[in-house]
Amino acid sequence: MTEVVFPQTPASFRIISSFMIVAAVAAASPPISPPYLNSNPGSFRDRKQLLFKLQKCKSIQHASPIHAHIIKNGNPNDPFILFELLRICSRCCSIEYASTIFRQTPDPNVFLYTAFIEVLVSSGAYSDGIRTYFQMIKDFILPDHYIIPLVLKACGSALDLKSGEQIHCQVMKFGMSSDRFVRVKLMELYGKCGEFNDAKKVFDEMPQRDVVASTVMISCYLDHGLVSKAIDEFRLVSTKDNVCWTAVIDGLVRNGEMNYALELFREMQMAGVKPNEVTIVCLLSACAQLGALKLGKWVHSYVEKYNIEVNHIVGSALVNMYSRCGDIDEAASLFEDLKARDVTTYNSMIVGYALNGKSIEAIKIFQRMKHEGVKPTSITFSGVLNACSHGGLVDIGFDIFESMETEYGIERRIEHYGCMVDLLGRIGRLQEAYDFIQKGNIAPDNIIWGSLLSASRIHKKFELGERVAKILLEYGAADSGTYILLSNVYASRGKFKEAAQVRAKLREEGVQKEPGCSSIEVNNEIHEFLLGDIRHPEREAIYSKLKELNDMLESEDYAPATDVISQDIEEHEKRWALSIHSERLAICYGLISTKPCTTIRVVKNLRVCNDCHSVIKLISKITQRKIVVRDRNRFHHFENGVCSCGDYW
DNA sequence: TTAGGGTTAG
Repeated sequence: MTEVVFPQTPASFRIISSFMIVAAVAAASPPISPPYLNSNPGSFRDRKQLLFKLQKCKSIQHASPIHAHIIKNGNPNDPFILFELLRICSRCCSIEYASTIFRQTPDPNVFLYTAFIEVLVSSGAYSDGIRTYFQMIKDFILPDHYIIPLVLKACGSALDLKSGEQIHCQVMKFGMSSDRFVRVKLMELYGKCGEFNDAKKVFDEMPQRDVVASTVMISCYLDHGLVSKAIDEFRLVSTKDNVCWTAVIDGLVRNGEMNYALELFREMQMAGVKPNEVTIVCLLSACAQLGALKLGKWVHSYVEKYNIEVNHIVGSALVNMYSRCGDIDEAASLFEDLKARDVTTYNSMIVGYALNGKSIEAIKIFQRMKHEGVKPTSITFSGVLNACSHGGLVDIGFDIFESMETEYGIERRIEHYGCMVDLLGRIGRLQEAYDFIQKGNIAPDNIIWGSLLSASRIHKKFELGERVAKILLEYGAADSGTYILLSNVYASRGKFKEAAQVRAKLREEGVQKEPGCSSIEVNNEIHEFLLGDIRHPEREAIYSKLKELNDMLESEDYAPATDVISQDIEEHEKRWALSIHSERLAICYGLISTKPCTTIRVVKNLRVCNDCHSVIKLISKITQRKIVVRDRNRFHHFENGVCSCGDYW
């Protein structure tokens, strides 16, 4: 290791010593000896060489011996050298090292302010970045075209509209309004703060629009759900590059416009624009949300064919796509083959196993992650506790729940408490679940109470169910799903009047009931079905198949669970109301439009009801088809009359 | 001699 020798001059000692400490600490591992220590100190050639070496540094460890050498032999306050050092800090998000350098710089110029603010902004310390900028103004240093966009970016990220507006005034005062970079960041600031009119005004006043500015404007709209405005703007862009295409595809996915996003991807290819890895991640996210396995596989083959780098983000997106499309074996095999794995990749795999009811596998991955020294996050625990819940693994679940704070120092959040309530509820330990909620350190929300309500209904503990229901109503925080559950609890006990009252309350309070919707991918297209949907072009064949199945179910000794229908209507009407649930229509379409023996995959936005669950089990037996249904909470793999969830979901 | 913009997973 380079020996650190402190200089003899007392006046320079204070500054140099603090640099030396930081440099020495950072240099501790691994030791790298600069090969130029014997060169002539302070010469022009030496300085140029130093700057060149610093520009190539990728870590503080590499830079600190050079820094130590500069302090010992050269001029430690050389602004060009300091600038390069701060740039390295920026690349490594090292605020501490950068702050020491900046604090000790006697009169930082605008370049050094820029470089230091860049370190702060790239590390997410936006407010510190903004404060530093205003300090610079206070010190009578004029801002330039570089520092303004940077600090505007900080204002946008911190949603600090007030500071942003102040800087906008300075932009006008200093005559920087025509700068493209400044304008783009002003738009971004206003867009992020929801001030579309101001963003649009800046955009419209641009002397020449370019693709970058248009992309920002489009993203502003899409971030706030203004899809048609975004598309209008997108159509006006004459030369769209892959970032612009990706931004609009991603925005459509985020706004739930999946088919539209896929349509635009096709259009992008027709236009001859090659997607990058960000485009791929957005597409995989769309496929995962849709449960579109074939399309997802196609995107995967595209990645392989065009050698798109499978970094840890693309890797996680692929694992996520396969597991959310119900092909957990492919997800696992891909996970094993990945070259780059980080906490996110592990999380995707754990959450995937949990969703697919593979509890033991999820726990094994969690243990492997620990063994490999990857630090878990809050999401890791949501996944692994969920897996414990799905597998009825109470003791392991409680051990992991306890270890979150004691072993990992991760705060337990409401979703983790929810998993524990679900875990106890699932195996029928309802009173314990109730006590757990009561004595917990968090305020339970409607999801937690809803989970207990659902468990009460499944285990036929109606008294507890009613007690929980009353708590939910008192809170006044029940969502539509909770109201439906509550209404179902009453209906199950034959209390139709109360069930009707709950539904009336739901309407009175204007709680929007999310309509049940199921989708199925056939021939690379997503077909959606609502309750009793008759919009599909092949509706006649679908309903004919439904009738045929209903007749076959009669001979299977099937008793419809009409108790889930809370309306006081005739029995045959209840039977009909159940048989036209969206998932059954989607399955019927799958049966008539796919080859015999192939797996049918359906995605539903809500939980599958009891009756559909029983019926789908029977359909899998009658038709000898594997049927995979992803509902709001998890996967159900139906095969030969049995479901992987063990009839608890 | 010092530098800069838009799109990513759970």
